[in-house]
Formats: sequence, C-alpha cells, structure tokens
Amino acid sequence: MRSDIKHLRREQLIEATIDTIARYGFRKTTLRQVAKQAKLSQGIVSFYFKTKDGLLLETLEFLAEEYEASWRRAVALSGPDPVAALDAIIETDLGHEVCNRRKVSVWVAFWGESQSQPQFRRLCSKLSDDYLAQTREIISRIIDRGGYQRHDADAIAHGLNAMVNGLWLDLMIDPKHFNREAAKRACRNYLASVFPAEFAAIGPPVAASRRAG
Amino acid sequence: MRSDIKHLRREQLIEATIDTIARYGFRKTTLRQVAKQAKLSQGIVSFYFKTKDGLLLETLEFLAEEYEASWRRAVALSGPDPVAALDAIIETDLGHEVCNRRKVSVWVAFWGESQSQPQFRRLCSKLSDDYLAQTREIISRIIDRGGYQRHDADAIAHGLNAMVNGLWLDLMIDPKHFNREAAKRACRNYLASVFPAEFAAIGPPVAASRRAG
DNA sequence: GAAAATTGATTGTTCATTCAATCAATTTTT
DNA sequence: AAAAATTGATTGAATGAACAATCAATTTTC
Repeated sequence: MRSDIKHLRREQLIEATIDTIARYGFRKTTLRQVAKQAKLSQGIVSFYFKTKDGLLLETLEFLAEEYEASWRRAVALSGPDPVAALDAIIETDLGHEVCNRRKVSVWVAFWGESQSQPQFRRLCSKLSDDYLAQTREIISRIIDRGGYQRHDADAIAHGLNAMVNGLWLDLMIDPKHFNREAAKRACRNYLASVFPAEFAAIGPPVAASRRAG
Repeated sequence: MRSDIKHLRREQLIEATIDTIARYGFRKTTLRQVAKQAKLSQGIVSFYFKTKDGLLLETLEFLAEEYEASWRRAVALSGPDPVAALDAIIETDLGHEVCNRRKVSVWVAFWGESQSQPQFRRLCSKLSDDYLAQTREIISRIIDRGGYQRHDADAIAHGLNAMVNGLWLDLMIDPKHFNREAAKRACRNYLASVFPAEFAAIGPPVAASRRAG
C-alpha cells in the first residue's frame, strides 16, 4: 500500500539516524551515512525530511515520545500504590529497553548539542519537566500517606532524576563495569534515605550491592 | 619571551575551543570559529595543533587535568578525616569553578562523542576510574572506622559519581531551576543513607532542602 | 637582519541540498 | 482484462557552500 510507505520510510530513516549517531557520533552523522544505513539513496533523506536539522529534530521527538510512553505505561500498570509506581519507574528507566548503549548514546549526543540548539533544548527540557511532574505527584502521595510533611517532593524528584541520568552516563563511559541491578539498587537506596519505611524493605541494603560481574 | 608564546597560544586556543563548543555546540565548532574566538587568524590553529582532532583531544586533556587537579587539591586540603574529604569532593564537584554551564556543556559534548571516538572514550574512562579509585579509598576508610563491614565501597563510590554527573546534566537541561546548594544536599543525603552516623548531621535532612530560588 | 610567529589566500575534499530522469505501482480507458 | 495514462517513490549526478589543511608571504621579535 502506497499510503503506508511514507510513514514506513520516515521511521526507517529515523532508526537509521539513531544507529548512525550511536555508532559514529554526531560529528560523523551525514545524510549520506544515514541513507547508507537505511539502504536507500542519499537523495531520499532530504525528500522525506526536507533538511538535516529536520531529520535530527524528528529523531529526538521520536526518542522522547518513546521514552515518555514507556514510563507512563509502567506507571499505569503498577496500580494505585505510589511506592510501586516509583519502583516501576526505576525498573523502566534502568531496564534494557530504555537503558541501552544505542539509545543512551543518542540521548547524550543530543544533550551535548542542546546547549546551542534551542529546539533540542526545549524538547529535552519539556521531557524533563513532564518526568519531574509525574514523579513529584507520586512522591507527594507517599509524603501525604507516610506523614512526611516536612519533605520536599520537588527536591526528591530532582534527586531521583539526577541519579537515573548519572547512571545512564555510567553506561556510556564505562559500559564494562555497568551493572543494571546495582544501578536499580542505587536508586532504591537513595529513596530509602528519604522514605525509610517505604523503601528499606524493597531491595537489599547497599552493603549487598556488590556487583555480580 | 619567545619560548613562552607557544604555551600561551596553545592555552588561548584551547580556551577558545571550550568557548566555541559551549556556545555553538560540537557540530558548529570549526577551526575558523575557534580562531575567530581567539582573535587570531584561521591558519594558526593548524599550526599549533596540526589537526582538528588534535585540538579537540588536547582540549579534553586540558579539561580532564584541570578537573582532576581541583578535586585532588580539595582532598589534600580537607585533612585526614575521610568524612571531611568526601564532603570536600562534593563541595568541589558542585562548586562554581567546576559546575558551570561553560565547562559542563563541553563535558557533555565530549561524552556524546566518546562512544565513537576511542581516544575521547579512553580519557573519560580513565578520569572516571581515577575519581572512583580516590572516592573508593576514602569511603573504605569510613567503612573501616565506622564498622560498616558489609558495605561495598565500590558500589557507594559509583552511586556518588552517578549522582554528581546527573546533577551536572540538570544544570545543562534546566539551568533556571538548578540550585547549587540543593544539589550538594542531594549528594549528602545519598551518603547519609549509607553512613547515617557520619553524614546525617552535616546538612539538614532532605525535608529542609526546599530550593531557596 | 635572522629567526620566529602569524597571516590569509588557496587547495582539495566533503557536505547538504536540488533536481531531472527512471521506475514501479496504481488508476483510467477501451 | 489488456493497454494506456497517471501518480508517486526513488535514484544518483550536479551544485555551491563550507570545511580542514597547506603554505608562501608578511609581520613581529630579539
């Protein structure tokens, strides 16, 4: 069907862009290389995306939507318990679907360029805001329920976000030593410092987080 | 003095490179732009650094040495107490000298390219290893002294490193909402979860970490 | 005035983008 | 349903701009 092919090609080229950035980096991501990765001719990238910047922006949008959908799904499936919801977010953020070298290396590349490209920056910023709003809401419910009235939901959400992003970077910089389960424990450990009653029992303490290799 | 000028020009061009990457991003960092930033002619960059890749690598080396020197100095000045040493590292990592948009945006740009550039990767990896070795050593002393025999110094060091890097990213993605003191508290809070006796008293608990604005 | 430092025009290369030509798929005509 | 006409997808060569790198000419330093 010809009507489907437009959408098909666009996704094919976006996937090829992700592969190219992940493998060769932003500096060596040319339209020629993207087309080669997609096994199509060089002219077709401009045909579907008009400009290179258009392709890059749509690639970032694709990644952002995919990421947002994945943790929103996790929260929805985790049920009404806010502790379970927060745990589901950690499980997703550090799961193999989201937290893998291919995806993370593209995220870091876009972060690096977001300082100078306002469109990138706005998208990253919005995604971060949405994530913080969601985790803040969940954390607020834990605060209300557990009687932690003096806690600052926003600060805790920020801390969790920083930890997750930092662990993603670990995967980039030192992939050999990265351990997914240890990373999840690090997040839960952080939350245990804030909500000892709610999170202490979920995982083993940091004392037991020696990397399994 | 003629012998000094070589060193002077190289540093001038490296600083111009940092400024250019920070302001325009990696993609738009050309030798012409770097020369313009340094208020020198375009030919001089190749004269002093032979190739563009050479300039970029030396820029990364410069940043790495500067960063390493700054936290080694902080540790040296903090005295024999391991808790004070760890606190000094946090203070340095999130201080205005290290944790500012100009420097951090360049770090993120290099991280993004390190996936594809083995030379970048090796340097970032080595820096991370050195940092971890140092913090692990300090943390081990806290473990020995505090009787936390079941704690894993390596895992704790990894967690602290992730938190710091994640907070740096926060500064990049959402500079308006970034608060230096709240960031430091987030780190101390993490350490308080691991060493309650040693770190609980240093700063206010997360409950009091509402951003000052 | 010799040596060193610096310039900026020039080189060949690579890039994003354009576009005329081709091809395959679909629709219309008979 | 076969043939003709039309549409839309795809190609790859062509274009001009931008690039890293080179180097002969010029200026500065001692």
